[in-house]
Amino acid sequence: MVTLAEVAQHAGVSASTVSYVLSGKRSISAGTRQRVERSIRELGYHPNAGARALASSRSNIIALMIPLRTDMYVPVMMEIAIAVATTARTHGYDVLLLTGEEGPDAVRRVAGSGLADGMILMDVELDDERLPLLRQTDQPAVLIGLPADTTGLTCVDLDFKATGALCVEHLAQRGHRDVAVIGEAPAVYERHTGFAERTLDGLRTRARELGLRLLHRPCEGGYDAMAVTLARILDERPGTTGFVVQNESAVEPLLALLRQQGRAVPEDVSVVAVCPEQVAVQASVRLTSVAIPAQEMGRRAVEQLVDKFDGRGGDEVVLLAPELTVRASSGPAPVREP
Amino acid sequence: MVTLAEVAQHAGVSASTVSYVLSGKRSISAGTRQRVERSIRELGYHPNAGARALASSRSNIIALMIPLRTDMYVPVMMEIAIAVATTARTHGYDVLLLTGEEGPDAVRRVAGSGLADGMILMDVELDDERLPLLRQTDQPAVLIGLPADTTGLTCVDLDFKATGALCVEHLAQRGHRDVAVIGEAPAVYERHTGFAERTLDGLRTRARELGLRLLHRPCEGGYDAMAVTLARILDERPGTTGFVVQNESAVEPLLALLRQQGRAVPEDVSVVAVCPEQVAVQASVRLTSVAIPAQEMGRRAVEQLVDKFDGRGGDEVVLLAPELTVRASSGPAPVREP
DNA sequence: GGAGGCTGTCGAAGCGCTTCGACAGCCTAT
DNA sequence: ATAGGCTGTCGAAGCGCTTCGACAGCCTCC
Repeated sequence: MVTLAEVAQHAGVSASTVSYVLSGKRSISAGTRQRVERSIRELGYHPNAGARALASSRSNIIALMIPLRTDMYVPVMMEIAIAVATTARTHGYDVLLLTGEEGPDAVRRVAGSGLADGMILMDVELDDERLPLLRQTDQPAVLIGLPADTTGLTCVDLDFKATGALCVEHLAQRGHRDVAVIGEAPAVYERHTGFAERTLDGLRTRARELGLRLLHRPCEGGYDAMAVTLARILDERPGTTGFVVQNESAVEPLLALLRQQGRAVPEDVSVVAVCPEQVAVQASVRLTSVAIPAQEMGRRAVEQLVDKFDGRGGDEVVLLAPELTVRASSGPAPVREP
Repeated sequence: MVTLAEVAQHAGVSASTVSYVLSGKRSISAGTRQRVERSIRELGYHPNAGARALASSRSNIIALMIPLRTDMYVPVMMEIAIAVATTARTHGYDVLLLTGEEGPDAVRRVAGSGLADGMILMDVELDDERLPLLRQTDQPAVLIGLPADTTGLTCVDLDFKATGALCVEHLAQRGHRDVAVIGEAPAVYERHTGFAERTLDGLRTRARELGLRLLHRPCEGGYDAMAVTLARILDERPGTTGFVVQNESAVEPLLALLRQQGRAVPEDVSVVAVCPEQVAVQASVRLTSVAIPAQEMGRRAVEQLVDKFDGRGGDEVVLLAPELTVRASSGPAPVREP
């Protein structure tokens, strides 16, 4: 293992000079710099991460806490995680992957050990038990998601309330009066995951304003669960012509079931989904949808965090504006039979 | 930030004693141990990761390289990643998330900087460019996947060749003579990803042995691509009654298309999938499938790596035996019209 | 009753890096 | 010509931990 000292000797300078060449924190003459850089290359030197962290109290690592449950919005999580990792690298950081399993203890451990310089939390609940700790340790952190109380916190998220409103508006504009919402799995609501409740809030508020009738039903993913849920909905509100689907693993089952029942999309019923772009495009009917900008969220979270490290920017809540893309799954409501 | 020295002072012992209490590398009297442990708790002490890494040359971190592309087998990747992270924690390790983006440089960087004690590589290609480096730096590593040349490497993977054979056998047993394979996207084969080719190998070899006619077609995920692929297959081999699907994002489209064309599953055609359990169960027809044991793979990879750290176990290739679960999507071949 | 062996604890020497203060040498302004 | 200010480099002091050798005290065994 090559050390700083060896590079210094090879280049005929002192260790501190090499360090300054690396960090750029003091001016170095062009000649010296070149000699040092050459030695670094020739010896294949890589600074030792531990020594660096110890001396500088900075690990250049960002911790990312992802939810343990793999039962929902997996592609979104993955996309965020990858965006976080790649963005972090462009800023010189690596990413430490923590699963929700440890819960609040992970926050304590990371903050206490200096393992990471800061953390990004995903899957934040409205009243998340990690938040008190976060505030108390004043560990730099960014949340992806929105808790009930955001004071002293930095958050990045899609504006799910506006997303809900947008879906309703789209259907209302096309003349739909009876809309059903296929929500996330019941467990998601029980955990008070912010995005689910905020979407619902947006849907309901706007539906009321526009005079639509709205029926919300949570739904596990998969074909069987969707079949049950759909049957119940159509039983209760036979006149339903608009669907808003939030659970991406319910999308394809819903389309299949509608087809099976002879309800054509978009002629008889319209479907609007809240899902990643890819799901919308690859579905059996190209879906009118509000995209979940997973990459953008991951990227922004890292940038906010890096800004904090550098003393720039304070606590802030960034809500990304939703965008609805019209595709083949939505159209005008069928003319009502008198 | 509480330090070892402070704990030592608080407990009235020397720093080294505290260190030995923590590591258990020397015997400590019960009384002393208790006093130290109490001080640790009371002061809320967490060892500093950097200092520890520097002094011991062990970071207690495992690097996990995941593929950058999010276009394929996402749930599998995610499940593996989470299994790796949780298993690693039970062994006292944290996981550093590296994306494929950096390529071989990441190997160099991690090995050179002592950032991680070892690494787990996913999405290994048959002739992966990271392998020479791995052998050369003799960084402890475990591959999830199987390259062409495994000398000096430790690998964990599903036995995809046996998987392919198993699928063919299942269909052959039920009297199917013409089988079509819906493969992964063309790009996957172009990159010479091991698992895709090995599955194909297994399929072909066994089909030849059993006298089946086998048609293999790569296929992008999604409905449109599947429609084109299916049309071509049925055009070329109208008598096809058995399908093996490897690309999980082609599963649901295939089922929808078959339904649409009036081909009943499993009465007219049988479908066998290679996919995670969850996909098989949630599909619109419960799928006969060979499960991809993602969790098991992640867990095993970590355990192999930890064994290496501790000087146990050498290079080894662990191939997990595939298991085929019969569900509702496969049955006897229809009686041929004379 | 002394040799020898354990057990439990301590002190000190680093691990490889960053960073602070010092200062040599030179340039500019008086 | 001299004071003062830059620039570029160096030496040394840690950062918080692990680990090695030393050794005090005690027990055991002939």
